[in-house]
Amino acid sequence: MRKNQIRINNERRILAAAVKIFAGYGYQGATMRKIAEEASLPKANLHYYFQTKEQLYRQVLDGIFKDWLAAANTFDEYEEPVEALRGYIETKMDLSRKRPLESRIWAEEILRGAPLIQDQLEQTLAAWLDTRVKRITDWINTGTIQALNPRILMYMIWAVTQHFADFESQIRALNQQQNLSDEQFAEAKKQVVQTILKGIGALD
Amino acid sequence: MRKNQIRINNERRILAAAVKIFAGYGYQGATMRKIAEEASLPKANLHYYFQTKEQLYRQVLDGIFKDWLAAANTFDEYEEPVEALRGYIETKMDLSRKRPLESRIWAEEILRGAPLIQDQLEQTLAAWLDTRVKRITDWINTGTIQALNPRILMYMIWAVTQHFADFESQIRALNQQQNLSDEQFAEAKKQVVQTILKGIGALD
DNA sequence: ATTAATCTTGACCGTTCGGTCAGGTTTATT
DNA sequence: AATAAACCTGACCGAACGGTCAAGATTAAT
Repeated sequence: MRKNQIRINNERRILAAAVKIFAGYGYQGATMRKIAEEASLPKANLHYYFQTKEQLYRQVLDGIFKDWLAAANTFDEYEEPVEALRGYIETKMDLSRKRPLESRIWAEEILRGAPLIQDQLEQTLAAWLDTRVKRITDWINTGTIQALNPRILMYMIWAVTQHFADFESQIRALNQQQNLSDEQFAEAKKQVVQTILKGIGALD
Repeated sequence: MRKNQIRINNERRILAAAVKIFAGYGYQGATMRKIAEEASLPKANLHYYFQTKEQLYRQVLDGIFKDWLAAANTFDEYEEPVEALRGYIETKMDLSRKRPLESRIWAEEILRGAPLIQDQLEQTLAAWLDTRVKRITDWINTGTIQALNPRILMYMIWAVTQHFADFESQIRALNQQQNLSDEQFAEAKKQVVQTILKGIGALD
């Protein structure tokens, strides 16, 4: 039973507007009026497709989480730590570059204590992390990388890669008020990969 | 001309309450009513000491920035990269552990595009960073650490150290719903130092 | 003891918020 | 062509927001 095209189009428009406004103002700072204006629709129309602000926000979060999981799967494309971690870090960096708004919405949700996504964190994300911890542990046991706590390694990767989206305004202020150019970002990506891989003894 | 003791006490109480509420709800989500309740004072009394919500928020941010600068100076306590960076990273980690609320307020401000602290970032923070970039460049030129972009190194350090405060709720969800114990945090601190120092070729 | 300065507070105000709804319009179905 | 379903929207609502204010209470200065 496929949805009507009108519904598909309008839901997409509203969700796109919601991403911009939620990212720019935060959940509380975002208003249905601003989102409606951004989507060029009357406010009452938003409530026709999404009953409440919280429901709209939840759908935005769901979309972000799906993107995140898709990117996360690149972790499994290679067997060896150098290739697997390089691929994962680069994918996460690219995601930060291409979808900074989504990263910021996610970050704010975590910052506020993850009131709406706690279940997803404790279940889906925790399960995802557990299996990757096992893979990293195997690498350690075979001596491919040095002994370390795999969870802390993952936290470091998440922290660094997402920082380029979440703290973009700070980086811009420290870069002559200019966002990182493509060349600068490519350099950052390369250095992040290099530092982490070398830092865990996977290089040299 | 010292201030009256009543004023000193009440300003301190209000600022402490404001830190809690701003960290927990964000700037827009925080209300003067909640802050007043947290401080056990009538709302009108808050406006007697701080004329507007924005002024109160600015003073909170100023306090955080001062703490940040104080911690930042540990970067200069040692001559050699291993000691200087280890000291700085450990100080930043300790700050995340002891003052997570302040870290989150700062993070949210940056996330929202740093509307109130852009000047401080572009001036004070940029100047601080410039001088440290020079020091790191010296280390590179003398071959003490490998060639890299010093700014990106600093971004990585900030990202990782602050992550333990800003993403505390995510880490807790991935740690059997328990905050990191002192032992776990000590392990994380050690591993962060080790990975970064080794990653830039300052160890081995 | 008197005066001035500072502090305290309940009640109130205009504005904006998320959300509702009735009634009209457009689109899909037969 | 007729009916049903889906869509659209201006006007409106109660609640909560930041902020104000006048009048009283307390503290400091003389």
